[in-house]
Amino acid sequence: MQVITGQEEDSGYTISTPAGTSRGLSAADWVAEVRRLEEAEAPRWVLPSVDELYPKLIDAGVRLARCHDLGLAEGLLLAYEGREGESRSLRAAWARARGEEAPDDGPAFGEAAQPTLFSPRGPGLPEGVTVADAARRVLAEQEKRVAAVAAPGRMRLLLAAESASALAAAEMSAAGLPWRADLHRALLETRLGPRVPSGQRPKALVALAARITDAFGGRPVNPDSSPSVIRALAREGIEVPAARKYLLRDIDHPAVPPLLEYKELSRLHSANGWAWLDEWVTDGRFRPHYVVGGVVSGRWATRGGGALQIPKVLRTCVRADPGWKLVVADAAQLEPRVLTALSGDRRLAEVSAATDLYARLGEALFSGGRYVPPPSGSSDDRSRAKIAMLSAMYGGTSGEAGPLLALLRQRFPDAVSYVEQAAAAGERGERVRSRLGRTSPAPSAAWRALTGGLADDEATETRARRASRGWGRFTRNFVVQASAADLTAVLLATLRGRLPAPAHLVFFQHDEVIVHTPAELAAEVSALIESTVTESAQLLFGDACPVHFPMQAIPVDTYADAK
DNA sequence: TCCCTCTGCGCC
DNA sequence: AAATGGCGCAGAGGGA
Repeated sequence: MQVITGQEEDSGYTISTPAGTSRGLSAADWVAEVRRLEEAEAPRWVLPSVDELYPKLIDAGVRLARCHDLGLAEGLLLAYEGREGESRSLRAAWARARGEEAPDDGPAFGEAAQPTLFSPRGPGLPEGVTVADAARRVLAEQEKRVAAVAAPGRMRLLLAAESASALAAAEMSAAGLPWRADLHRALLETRLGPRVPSGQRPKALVALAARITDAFGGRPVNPDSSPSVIRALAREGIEVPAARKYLLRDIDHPAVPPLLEYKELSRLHSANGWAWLDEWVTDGRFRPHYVVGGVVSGRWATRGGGALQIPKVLRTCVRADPGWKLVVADAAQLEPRVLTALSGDRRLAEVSAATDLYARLGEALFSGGRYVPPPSGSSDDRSRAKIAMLSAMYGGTSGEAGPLLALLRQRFPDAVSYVEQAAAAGERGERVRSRLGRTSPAPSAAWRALTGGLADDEATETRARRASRGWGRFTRNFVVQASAADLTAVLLATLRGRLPAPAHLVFFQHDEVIVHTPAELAAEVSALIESTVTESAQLLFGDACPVHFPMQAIPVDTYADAK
């Protein structure tokens, strides 16, 4: 059974089942009715926006098993159809479904993501049109549009996985990542000194700034200001184009060591200091807000808290509750494996049998001994193999990448030509798609103007060429990154339905999940994750796909122990 | 004062 | 000759 629910602009909530529609429900009545229906029938819920509605249900203790998120589906379908600039609001989708011109009332794809992309609020539906009516109409239209794509089965899988991912995201935000604020505070105090009011430099930073100034002969230098650092070095006869860490590292000057230490500690203070703790950690949990599909490639983004960049030094603060474990599972070298599966490169599939793909690839590429690395080149076969593969996926050509990529192309032509065709399509301004149908956006009008015409001078020609190559690098990477996002969406969707209660997902980041589980279930959870990734890959690439997708799940007490 | 861009760095 | 993809966030600094 299918049940539509949503929030009407001022008149409360609505629930529409085949038996009839209830409107104007209070929040409490709505929650009760959703709970009743979920327990009785576990229907497929159709929601304008999981992100907007589901947290309220979770707060009330209600979990939904299955749903269809109209807004996420609308975004994916619009992108597929090459209309990603159009609004994804319910009102706009409803208008389009009726063949009317849609109001331009929402953020376009790729623009700053608003908290809700598919809110029934904002410019609302016309008088007399209910959320249920509009949702039903949009859903029917979406089903038609799915049937019209080249591979409808894959698109259906994508929409289901994306919707379930949205449920998982809301559940993870609600549960939160176990975070020991006491350990975090102790770490800050050890490294920075006692807490200071915001806007002030902690003791350790004050001392380092003084050492930096001394090393520059007593003339004040602000280590927070790159122009100031660059000028100070120039006065010492050292020319640097920027004050970046990797540029400073090799400079022999007494100011450099304290400068590097300052940068590291200053980062800790400003990005994950006391203010961060105050804002993001409550009751021993870090609760970021995930934005499902917030990145054009389908990767997730987060809003606030920088959840996708938890620094390594702070992972020791991520600890399981007493009697519980964190099962940390990381898909090893996900993107090269996805490329292997996408391209059907059989020889690379053999390489993928190894858990350490790059090590095996190194053997495959260099065992003949014919490759002569340049003097300044990478140190060993494994790192050379990694550079070759990353260059294929990112379009890199600097340093050693060119010859290494040539070697990779020679040995694994199917895999390399797959990304090179995607790059060529991008250079022509065409769109590319992921395995399940996520579609790259069209390049901007400015890009078309620059690359489309005949250049009348060399400088323009060069700019056009550069823009074209740049977009090619984007589409080259898109096919891999977006297909990896397909795979992890299916993985999350499957996993959330299978975890043995009370084990639950608490974190997801690109190719990594963390499950918080009672210790006695940790082994079961680990095995479940490992088998689920294999199944998810089969759903994407077919049962006969020979590519191995290892996902080692490790039960630990602290995240820091996972690697 | 506010707003914007740039720089730099954390993560995958 | 060289050009690697995707993000979020904070602080500096410039312009309005």
